[in-house]
Amino acid sequence: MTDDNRFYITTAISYPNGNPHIGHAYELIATDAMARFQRCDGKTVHFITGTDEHGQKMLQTARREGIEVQALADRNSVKFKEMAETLNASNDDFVRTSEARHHAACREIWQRLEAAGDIYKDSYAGWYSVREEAYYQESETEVRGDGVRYGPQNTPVEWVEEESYFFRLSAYQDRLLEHYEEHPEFIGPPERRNEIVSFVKSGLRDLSMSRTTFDWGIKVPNDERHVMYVWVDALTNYLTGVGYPDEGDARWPFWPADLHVIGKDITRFHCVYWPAFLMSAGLPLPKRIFSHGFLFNRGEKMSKSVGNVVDPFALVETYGLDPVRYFFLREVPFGQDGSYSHDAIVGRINADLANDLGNLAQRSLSMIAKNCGGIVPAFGEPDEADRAILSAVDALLPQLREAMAAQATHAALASIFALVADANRYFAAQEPWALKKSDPERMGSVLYVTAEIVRQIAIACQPFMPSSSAALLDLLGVAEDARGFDRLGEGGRLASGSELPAPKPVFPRYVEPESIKDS
RNA sequence: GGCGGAGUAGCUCAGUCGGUUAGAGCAGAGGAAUCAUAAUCCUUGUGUCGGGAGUUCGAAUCUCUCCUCCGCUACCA
Repeated sequence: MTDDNRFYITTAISYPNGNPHIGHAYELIATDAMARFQRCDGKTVHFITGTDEHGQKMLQTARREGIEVQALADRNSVKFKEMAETLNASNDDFVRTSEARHHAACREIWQRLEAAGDIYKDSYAGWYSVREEAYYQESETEVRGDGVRYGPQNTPVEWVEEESYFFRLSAYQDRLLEHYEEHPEFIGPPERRNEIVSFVKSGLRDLSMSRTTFDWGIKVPNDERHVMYVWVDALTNYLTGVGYPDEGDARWPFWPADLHVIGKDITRFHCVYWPAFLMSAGLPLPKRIFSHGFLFNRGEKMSKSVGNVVDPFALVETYGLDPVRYFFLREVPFGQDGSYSHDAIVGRINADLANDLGNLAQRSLSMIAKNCGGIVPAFGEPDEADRAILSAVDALLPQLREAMAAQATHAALASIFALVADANRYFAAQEPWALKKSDPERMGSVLYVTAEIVRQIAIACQPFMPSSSAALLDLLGVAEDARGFDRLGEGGRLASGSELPAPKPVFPRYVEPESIKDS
């Protein structure tokens, strides 16, 4: 097995001080589709997700609920694992930052940074808002008439000095810029890359790397009064997931990661701090970091006060898993913000899945069942129309690879569904139902071509809609071991003469529950 | 304020190293067909390509300017 056949992909790890929400689900679905895509394309994939369980907020939530913080982490982490199962995520591992293996990885990283001379002790001082637990620049604060200094959120601030370890981030400015320059694909999409380059060019300050104000975290080696700053802790999970610090671990060759999929809000931590840490530790850098956008409910940001928070479990319950996966991956250009609504989801489900793809499969397969004894018909001498549509389908894989190399799930699905539309046009133009009497052999050829197109489309859809695609491939009698992308194109043609199971609909239309009551 | 991005059909967007009559999907209207999940297929758009000016034989595509919206501008993540 060669290095370039491995593919290591990660989601950001979620902060489990509450329940999983749609944003967590979105990232996991998209990353899962990318992981599955690479597997289908023959790569040996390692895909991890997890939870980031330390920090003051977890401590506060636990205190508020009157439970131990570890108990809170255990309880909520389970919810994220359940979400992964509900979404049919194919992650190979789930890293929890409270696990011993992760502590070991973080200690090792810390010591590497220290050995590189990039860690030093100093004091961190600033105007601190106790209520917000945040430091502010003096310029962000003001002394009001009551003689008290206030922060930007109108809470009182006080001067606080805290002993802290620092990381010489400032020393990495040039090397980071050089890396961005030499590896333009390091950060995607391009607008995020521009922002990061501009940020780094504006100058980097050293980074406070430890806290002494709370103790729910990973202890700094040889100075247990300090716990590590959240990002050292959180980012290192990507190393934990491949067995670090044991570089003899079977998973270690997966490093460096091929792709970190993250939300745009944490771009800087991944594109500036993370590579700097890795450079300092003498480890290779991930190949690419891609920031996706946020999802909005009918164009409005989700918030508890507006009452439009959508639970991913409820969404799956209402529409079904694969339709939900399809909707997010197809509707939202990955990397941009997106909007979802009941109408939009139903529109996609019914138009694309039920009417176009589902119906294409059903209309062709039921004709085979009724007119060909359920046996894949012979493919006679192809005519112009056959050749045209088959060559279009056979050309799909490079388009998919190109789209997915840029994390453009929407573009990949657009390519696939353009073929679905072509196939419906082909079917309507050939009128196999009319050929039934006039030219049964030709009818067989048309049905063969259509089924072959459905086969390839189903194979291509596997990363996005695993269960539904499997159901389609079952209906076509495609063996489990004949579903990889190496079977796309001419080489994998459906075998004439093979017996098919009775066709059944794979993508039901979404019908409003209300209309049932009304009628 | 600084840097950057965006403004194209009712909706979501594609198209921009300048070049034939500016495109797709969805929604709407009309028609055909009946294999199929009442699904499908065909036909149908007078769009100031944000406003204005400029460069050019020619601009949605380049330049300038104005308007509007958005992102980034470090230690909550």
